[in-house]
Amino acid sequence: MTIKTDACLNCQIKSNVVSILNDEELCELGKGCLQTEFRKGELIFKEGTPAHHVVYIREGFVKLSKKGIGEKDYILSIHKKGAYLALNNLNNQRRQNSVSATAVTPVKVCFIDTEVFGLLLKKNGQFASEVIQYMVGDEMNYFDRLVNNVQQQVPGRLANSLFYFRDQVYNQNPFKLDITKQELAALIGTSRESVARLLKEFQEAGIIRVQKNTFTIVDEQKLEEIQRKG
Amino acid sequence: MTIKTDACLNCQIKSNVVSILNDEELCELGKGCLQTEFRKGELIFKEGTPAHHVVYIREGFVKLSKKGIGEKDYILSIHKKGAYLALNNLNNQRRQNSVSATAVTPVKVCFIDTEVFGLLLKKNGQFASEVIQYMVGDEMNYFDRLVNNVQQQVPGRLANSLFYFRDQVYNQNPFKLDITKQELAALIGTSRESVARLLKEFQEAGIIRVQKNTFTIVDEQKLEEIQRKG
DNA sequence: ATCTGTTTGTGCAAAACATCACAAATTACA
DNA sequence: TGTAATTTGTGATGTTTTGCACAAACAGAT
Repeated sequence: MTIKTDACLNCQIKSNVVSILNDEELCELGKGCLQTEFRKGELIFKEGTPAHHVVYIREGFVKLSKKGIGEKDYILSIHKKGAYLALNNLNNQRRQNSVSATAVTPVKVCFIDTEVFGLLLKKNGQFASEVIQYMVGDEMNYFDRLVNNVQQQVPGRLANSLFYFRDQVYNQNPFKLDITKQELAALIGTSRESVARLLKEFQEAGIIRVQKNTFTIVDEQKLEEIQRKG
Repeated sequence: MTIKTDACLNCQIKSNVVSILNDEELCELGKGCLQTEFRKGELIFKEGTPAHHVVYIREGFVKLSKKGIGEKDYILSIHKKGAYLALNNLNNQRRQNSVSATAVTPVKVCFIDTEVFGLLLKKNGQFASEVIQYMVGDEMNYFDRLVNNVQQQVPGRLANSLFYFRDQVYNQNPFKLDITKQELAALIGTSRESVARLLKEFQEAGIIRVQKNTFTIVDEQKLEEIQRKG
């Protein structure tokens, strides 16, 4: 974990959201902003700990997870460059991380002080509006996936997750999964054994190809079928 | 379904969120605001239809649901007086209801035009900030429940839902459930038969008492136990 | 009050999944 | 490069949960 302080003003990888801000406001944001790097596997923030920051991903992939029954983790989502994490820490009541964030690749993030961020929101409605846009977009992403995970069975969920990685996370078809199959199981809420068996089935049916951690969706039709049937 | 137009300015049941607005702004809001009443069982808005409104619940209980596999609905949540629904319609990209809302009791709501609402957000950062506060609070409510539903087994989920109704929805202990047991099953993502069987078990174990649609949590300890064990 | 459609309870068989155990493969790192 | 720790695959077994069928209870409307 390496720390680097830098003004947001000169930041070359600004998010869309903050592109609304003028120089003065960017300077303000910069005062409450801290650039940090994490190695693969490092914990960025932990569920339950006090939280004074919103996190912006500049580079890399991050998983969000939550402790469940019997120390078993559930993985909520994988986020990439351009995502804001821990926005719920903007809540004045309960400033406590509700999830854990872990780097699944080398990662660069900005920690942005919630005070500073909150003040900017109040001052600049345009900015706040952009943040709201971002939030509702993000929420919709989550929602369908979570709902599907509740009411579909394991094969359907696995199909979902494969499309999720292709379309939402990596945006490419043969994609290299940055998480282990065990974590994939935690993402769809099942056991690693079930994942192993199903992936084998899918391969034998010619639906996907798996080499090491590289996945290829071959027969999109059939995978959609599985998704629909649950 | 009855329609009543009224200025938000004189509204006696304003939400916390809009308490920030001054008279001028309230008038503006009023222009894009329409009061409507629904009878029990009536559809307020439907998943997939175009959406130009945010909905505020003035009175009554509303369920949000989503079509799943094979016409089976999944119920996301029950909302009450003071809640905002369909905030994700503030998204400029995809103005389409992502869920259906149905009155489970007689209900009074305001339909607020998203244009008007959106302009106020941009103009008034304080207001936008309140809305963000509301959104993150709401999100946290959802989240834990959804996650638990994914990774717990049916008894645990049922326990969750009982606490959910007592603590989040009705805020009283013997509470009268406004939804059928079938819908309860849809809320925890299981079959109505499983719900029937488990409720019987819980009663026989002296954990709850069920008379008609009135539930009483008797042995909180044991119910928590079940919740923890999954 | 009666009729009709919906909701609910329950037994049984079948399906879906988890868990355990252990071996093989892969990865991390000294 | 070699060694230890982690991850992965697979069979056998047991539990959980669903789905079907049918009867009883209930609610709403005329």
